[in-house]
Amino acid sequence: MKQIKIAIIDDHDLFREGIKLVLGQIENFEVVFDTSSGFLFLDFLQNSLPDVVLMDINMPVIDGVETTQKALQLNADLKVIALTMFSDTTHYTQMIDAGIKGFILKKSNKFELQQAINAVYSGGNYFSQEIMQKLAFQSVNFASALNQFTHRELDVLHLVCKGLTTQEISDKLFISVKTVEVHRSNIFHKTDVRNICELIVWAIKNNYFSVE
Amino acid sequence: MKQIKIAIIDDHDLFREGIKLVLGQIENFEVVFDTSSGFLFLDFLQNSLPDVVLMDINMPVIDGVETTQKALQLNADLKVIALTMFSDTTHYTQMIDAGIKGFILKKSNKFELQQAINAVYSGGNYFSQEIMQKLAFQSVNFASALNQFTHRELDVLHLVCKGLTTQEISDKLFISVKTVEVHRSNIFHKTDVRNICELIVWAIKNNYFSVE
DNA sequence: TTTTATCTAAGGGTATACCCTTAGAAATGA
DNA sequence: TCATTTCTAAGGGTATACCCTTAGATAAAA
Repeated sequence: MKQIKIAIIDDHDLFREGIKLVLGQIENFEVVFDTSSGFLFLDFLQNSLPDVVLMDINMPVIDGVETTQKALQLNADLKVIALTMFSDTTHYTQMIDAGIKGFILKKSNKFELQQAINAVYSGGNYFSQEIMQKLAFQSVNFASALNQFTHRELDVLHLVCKGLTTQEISDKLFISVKTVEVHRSNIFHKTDVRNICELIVWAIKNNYFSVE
Repeated sequence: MKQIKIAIIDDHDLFREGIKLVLGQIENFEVVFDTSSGFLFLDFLQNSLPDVVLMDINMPVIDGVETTQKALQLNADLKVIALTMFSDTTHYTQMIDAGIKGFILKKSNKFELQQAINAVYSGGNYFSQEIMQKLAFQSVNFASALNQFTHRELDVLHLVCKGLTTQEISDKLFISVKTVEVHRSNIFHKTDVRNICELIVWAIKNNYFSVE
């Protein structure tokens, strides 16, 4: 039976060491590379080709999305499984766009991980139950609003969330205060919120804005 | 050399399995119990006494803070090290109040974990560098605000963040609109924000409010 | 006992948010 | 060519946010 060569990219040393040992226990799995840095992984790809890549999404300097995009530019056949700690919905679509083959939560167990690696290695996909549910749930009140915002509304929405007043937004976008009010009012109707406070919470919930 | 008996409480199965293997590699360390549930750990404590406890903070149902509090009620000598994945500042003070002996990030490495366990087992403390820095850094613009909120201000802050208007907050707390205004104004001065929008963002950033 | 902190509430003011309508200009698409 | 969408902007209104000050009641700490 052929060994499946696995690379792990995760900036959490303990988790990486742990998962390495977990995977080492499974026969025909072999961790050939592990690193905390997206850059070092891209270097590694210059000379090597792992069968499956486990990629943390939330990393400093160069995150999982960017690392995956660059890695797939180097080798389009690369099979990447995204790992995420909490149910971070922000990057789901980005990672899927980037071309990952699977998506599992770090709180999943050894067997799910094994299943995911085997599925992806065989040319399939693996998306964990929790994530599919979350995506499905989101699409109800999320996708309906998505694409409904005009460009200008998105501009205004973003500035509103940053705490700018109508006057400040008007100055920044070089449009009248009245125009800003119109955009804001249209956003209210589309999102079904009553005031800016609710809008900010809505925007954060629906990943139109991040406090980080 | 006496074996150090370690218990691990973490709802992330993969991480727990991994850390178990990591600790198993270190001589005189022995993982005697591991679970994803705070309740099951409290049950375990009825009949057993581990030397050191590794406790995840962010857990569903019963979190690390509550589990630690209840565990220390059962046995005040218990040595608990808190584990946190990201730099979650919310529960630092709560955990320290609860009586933990150490605090390390999950992204720290095997050696730091080993050091922490040995330090705590020998009756000392261990707080990782990153956390001390974070606490020190925060104390400039955060700890000054922390504990400066009065009970009523916290009530108002929470309702403001939920999008309630001054009138609605007044109705909910059975106080005058003018009183709510006073509290809100005091919060503004303490947090150095100009309006509710900035306050909401501030509250989320500083973990006084969560959109989840 | 005196001081301090907290909660309460008011008067009286300005600024901004929020809501309605109408409407022209420009671009897009049938 | 005509209809639709988007961006722009205004008039004119009410409601709410926001900012001062002052001040009584209460409870805890010095």
